[in-house]
Amino acid sequence: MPEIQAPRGTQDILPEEQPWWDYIRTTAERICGEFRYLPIDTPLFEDVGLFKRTVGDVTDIVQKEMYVFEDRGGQQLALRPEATAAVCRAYIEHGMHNQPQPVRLFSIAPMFRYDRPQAGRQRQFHQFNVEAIGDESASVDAETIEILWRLYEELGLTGLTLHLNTIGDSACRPRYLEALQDYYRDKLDKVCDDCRGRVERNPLRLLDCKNERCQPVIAGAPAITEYLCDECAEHFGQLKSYLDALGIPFVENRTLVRGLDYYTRTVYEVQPQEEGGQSTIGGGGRYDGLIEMIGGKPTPGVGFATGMERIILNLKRQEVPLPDRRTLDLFVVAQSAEARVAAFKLASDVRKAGHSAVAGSAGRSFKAQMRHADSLGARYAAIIGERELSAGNVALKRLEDGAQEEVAIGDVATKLAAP
RNA sequence: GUGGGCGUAGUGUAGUGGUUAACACGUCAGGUUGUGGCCCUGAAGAUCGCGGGUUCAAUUCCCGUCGCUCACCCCA
Repeated sequence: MPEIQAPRGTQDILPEEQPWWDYIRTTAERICGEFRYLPIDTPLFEDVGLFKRTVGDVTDIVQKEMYVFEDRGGQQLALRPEATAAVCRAYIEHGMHNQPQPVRLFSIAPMFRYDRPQAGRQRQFHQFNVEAIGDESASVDAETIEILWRLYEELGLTGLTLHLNTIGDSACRPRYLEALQDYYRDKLDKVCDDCRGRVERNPLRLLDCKNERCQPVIAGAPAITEYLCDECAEHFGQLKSYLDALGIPFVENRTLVRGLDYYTRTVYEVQPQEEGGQSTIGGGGRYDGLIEMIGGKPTPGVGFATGMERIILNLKRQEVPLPDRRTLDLFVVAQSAEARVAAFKLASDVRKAGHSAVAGSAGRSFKAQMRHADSLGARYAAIIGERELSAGNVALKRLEDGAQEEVAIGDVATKLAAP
């Protein structure tokens, strides 16, 4: 082990891993293009208040997972733990309410949370993030869910379940939370320590407690659906019919809540079949109050985030084949010292013609260069020796079957283009 | 933040309280005259994660620490 290594919970994404990233990125960008979502990048760090106000002061993300630091000017900053708040900040800051609504945005970017790393969870991780800001209709909720669903589908992931729920809004949720608290107050002896604290602090989270002993209590708890105001109930109903129309299957899950405070109405998560704690690969929902929390005019929004590393984990688990691999068209072998310059120049010319080419390293033997060509997986080897050099030719060898022919040095690029 | 498993060359592994820590893959070099894959030979490459302790002696035993990993938790 070297003395200095990558910080805990971070990783180098090596060349052999890159095709996975490339695959997801290009697929996501293509789909976003179809839906006319435009790319946006925001800073890696923000004023710490942005996240405290939106994500929520009592959430784990803010309380114990945020990378907070003070810069030399005394400003309290935080490495962003999630994307939505920052995108909304940018929406306000750049007056995007003057654009046609909703403003449709996406990004693929690293996030930071100080957490114990394990499978599918690291301290620096990457999210594909989609936001539609400025439209409260349920069709926009459905549209973002469709993007997420299309992504998984086109990547080739199977066996996914979309869990859907609504958590009401500021009109109806308080009434529900009261009912929930009342229900729990005389059952404090039957629930776990965490839940005892949650009753007063964050009652919604009572519903998704995983503790075994809390399950019977959760099962008997009042359902939000009984308390929704007409608008929220209608919104939820509309969303479901949009999803039905799109043929996107979902499971209503009334215990689904999310760990960020800014959500209103729609919340959802996507789970793969494989069991395990870190199973959620994507999730999102509506956040109609968020922009107001950070000083903007009341503006609705919806969006989701999906974890790049978790997608890759599942692609590998499901043995989804990657499209094509990176190839090398030509390896140029210089048989003699005199041929090196010509070989080097040939590689350069071939590249300018749009092919990939590598010139054999000077000082290596002929045989070593041939071996190198083979191990790099080159399609062709161009051999330049005394004879070829004086004739202005190369010996062009197709490595797959060994077929070889003399080709004028200027014709190599066109030969490579031919099948 | 809590608990379990692990930590030996670039990678995957073996091994032992006591001389030069083993094997495979990979890398590099060779296998004579201008040709890769297979095969053969050779070389380089490990302060046995780090620190402390026990011991005449520790890579091997103990403790701590860091890291990896799995679960809890949290979430993407």
